[in-house]
Amino acid sequence: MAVDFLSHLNPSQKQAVQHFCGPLLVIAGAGSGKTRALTYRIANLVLTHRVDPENILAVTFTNKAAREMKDRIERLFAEQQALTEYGQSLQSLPGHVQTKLRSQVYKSITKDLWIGTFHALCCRILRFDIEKFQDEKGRKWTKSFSIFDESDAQSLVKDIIINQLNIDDKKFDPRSVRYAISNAKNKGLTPRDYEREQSNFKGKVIANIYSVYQDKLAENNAVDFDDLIWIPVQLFRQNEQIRAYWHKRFRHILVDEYQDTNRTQYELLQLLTTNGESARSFKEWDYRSIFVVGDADQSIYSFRMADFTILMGFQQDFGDGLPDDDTRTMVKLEENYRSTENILQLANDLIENNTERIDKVLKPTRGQGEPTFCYRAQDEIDEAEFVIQQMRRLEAVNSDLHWGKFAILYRTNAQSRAFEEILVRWGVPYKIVGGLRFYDRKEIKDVLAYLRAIANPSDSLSLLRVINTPRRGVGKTTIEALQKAAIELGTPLWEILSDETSIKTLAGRSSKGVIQFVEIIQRWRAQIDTVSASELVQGVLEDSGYVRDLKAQGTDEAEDRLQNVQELYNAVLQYEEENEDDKSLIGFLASASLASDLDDTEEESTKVSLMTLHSSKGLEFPIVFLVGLEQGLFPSYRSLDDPAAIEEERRLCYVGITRAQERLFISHARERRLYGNREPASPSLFLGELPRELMDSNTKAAIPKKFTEKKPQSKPAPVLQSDVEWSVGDRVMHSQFGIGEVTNVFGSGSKATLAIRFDNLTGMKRKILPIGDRGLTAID
DNA sequence: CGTACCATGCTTTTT
DNA sequence: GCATGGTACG
Repeated sequence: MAVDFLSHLNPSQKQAVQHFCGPLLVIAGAGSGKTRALTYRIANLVLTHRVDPENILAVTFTNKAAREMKDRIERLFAEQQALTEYGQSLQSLPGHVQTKLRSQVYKSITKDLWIGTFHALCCRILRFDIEKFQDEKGRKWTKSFSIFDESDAQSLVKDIIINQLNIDDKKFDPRSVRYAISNAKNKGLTPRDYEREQSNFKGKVIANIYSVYQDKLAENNAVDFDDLIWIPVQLFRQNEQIRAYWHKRFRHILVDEYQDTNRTQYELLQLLTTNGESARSFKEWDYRSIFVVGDADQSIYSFRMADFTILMGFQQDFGDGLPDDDTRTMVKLEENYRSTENILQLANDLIENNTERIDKVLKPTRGQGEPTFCYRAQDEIDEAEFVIQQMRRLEAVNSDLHWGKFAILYRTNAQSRAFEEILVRWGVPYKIVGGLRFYDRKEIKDVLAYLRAIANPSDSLSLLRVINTPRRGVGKTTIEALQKAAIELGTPLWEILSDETSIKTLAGRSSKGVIQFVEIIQRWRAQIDTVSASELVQGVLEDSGYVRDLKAQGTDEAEDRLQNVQELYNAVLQYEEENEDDKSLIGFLASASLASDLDDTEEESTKVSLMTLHSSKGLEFPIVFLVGLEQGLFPSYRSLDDPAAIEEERRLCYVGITRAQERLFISHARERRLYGNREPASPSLFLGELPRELMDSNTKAAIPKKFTEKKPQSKPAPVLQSDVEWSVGDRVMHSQFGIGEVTNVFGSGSKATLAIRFDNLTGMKRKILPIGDRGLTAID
């Protein structure tokens, strides 16, 4: 091998990367180079062991991680090619040669690797094989199936409870029923299995709702998120041939973040690895491997049915059962290359308080570093002020620090507000990572519903969403009549819609609108295989009048929506570019359903990052602020009386601490706004578990001066609003939304209203504000 | 049929 | 304190 992969690695990493056949559990502490171990091992399989890339399956936790892994593997191979073909490093070659090499590598290697999330990979499997599946009640799907998102699933459950079964939705809260169904699927229970497990009335009713829910999904030719994994598992259980095919196909399986897999995902892995034999007795390990990487201390998704005891049981299941020191099926990566020694000590001390774990410490490889500072704030506003003062101080002193190197991590999304307000006030650029997905915006869901209705004629939910969007005079009564007819005749809604005589009798005055709508869907459905996804999107946007309607509204909000719709079109184009082998509409719809908001956050940013602790997993920042360490907030009040839940919160805290490379700041407030009320708050349990000798705080005797002086000096002076005559083009400053420009003035005098475009807002960039809004000031 | 206003309940965390 | 969903009215 021309590139010496192994020279960059420590002995444990080397052992992991060189592993060829059989099971291996890699216990990878935070910052221990596990992504490197994974990518190098894949490269090593192909280069050294001549494994066909087609035979490799790698599971990641996010789409972003999948992209990055593919990218890193591609670079590794391109580097290798550069050395063998040109005798120099990739970097030193001219740009077009680099591109050429990378595209060669793509065609011959990376294209054939299956790398993605459980959901994306299973979705791909289903597109091959879902038509061979039939569930316990004979329910069936076709490969143009829709993927229902959480809100689709939620409203389906609600509809079943209220309309289908006439149950009191006070006694059966749709949300918790939906959660119960999801949990059943994640534990590998069919409606019948679930029914059998229930002893009381309530459980039996939920089992019935679960069964009807599956009926409805099948009727719509739709699956929910959990089904993407759950259906392949059922299919592999029942169909030996299909199972054998995929078993043979994926000779080498790699799984990242193994501690966050659930029972169903585990069963999938087991069926693929052993072809259904019990893992412990599986003997055919020649040219076959299961390589899982994880860290029980970073398991933070049990609310999603993730079960880290699966990781702890790996050695029992697949392994040789020998003690840790002798085993050949476990490797521990304990050297930490990310954080200073002080930070690691904090993390180690904290996690020691957990009882359920695999023994492991993070070993420092860097310097001691500075002590962590813990700030006790008066309230959440004071806390935010502390954070920004520290950031400004550090940024001013260190020339190599820019805003992109800071992160603020919190337990709940609602905590972001105080920080946003103050960041805006100081003009510090920031971005919120996670939060509202692009594909969850109303206008985007509308357009996707058109596309889903076209791709999947059974998808009544999508049809109903857009049958009167934009307004075609099809109202509630008409829709109810149509639905009723569909139920009585036992046919999909589309059958009724596409029958013109039925429509004329059923819809009366509204029939014109319905017929018009049906025509659009039919026209584009006829072209689904001949026209590209982007052409189809453009055509639908035009024919449906969706764009025309938004333009006609002429409001600022409508204009923002228009921009988002345009962006969706760009997303389709981008999809087509990135997926040359599958440019279909169905392919795009699947990728849209599986996209998360974390996926398109650029790594090299110059903005402060704000996110939940969950979103921060896998990331690192030179300077981290871990905020809101209060009982009831972090740990969450819902976990206070459950020791296992407290341990999970502690792991979450551990994840937060280990994101920091150079400096860590921790804060908590004495009181905090909750639902609009001020509530007193006490310090988090976790604060007491951190070693005091490695920390400074403002509650100790000596309070550094910089922490006592508050109120920014350069805060803009307030201006009396009634004195200002506003006109279009004026620049304004708002305490909450930041800097903006007036785009419209409605009315006059003291009652006037302004439309203002703010640069800092995400999504709806415009706000309509009364002229007397207290936060509003003029600039220049 | 569409809009405007009012009440409710809500905050864990997300592929 | 806010977003969502339901009801009443035009």
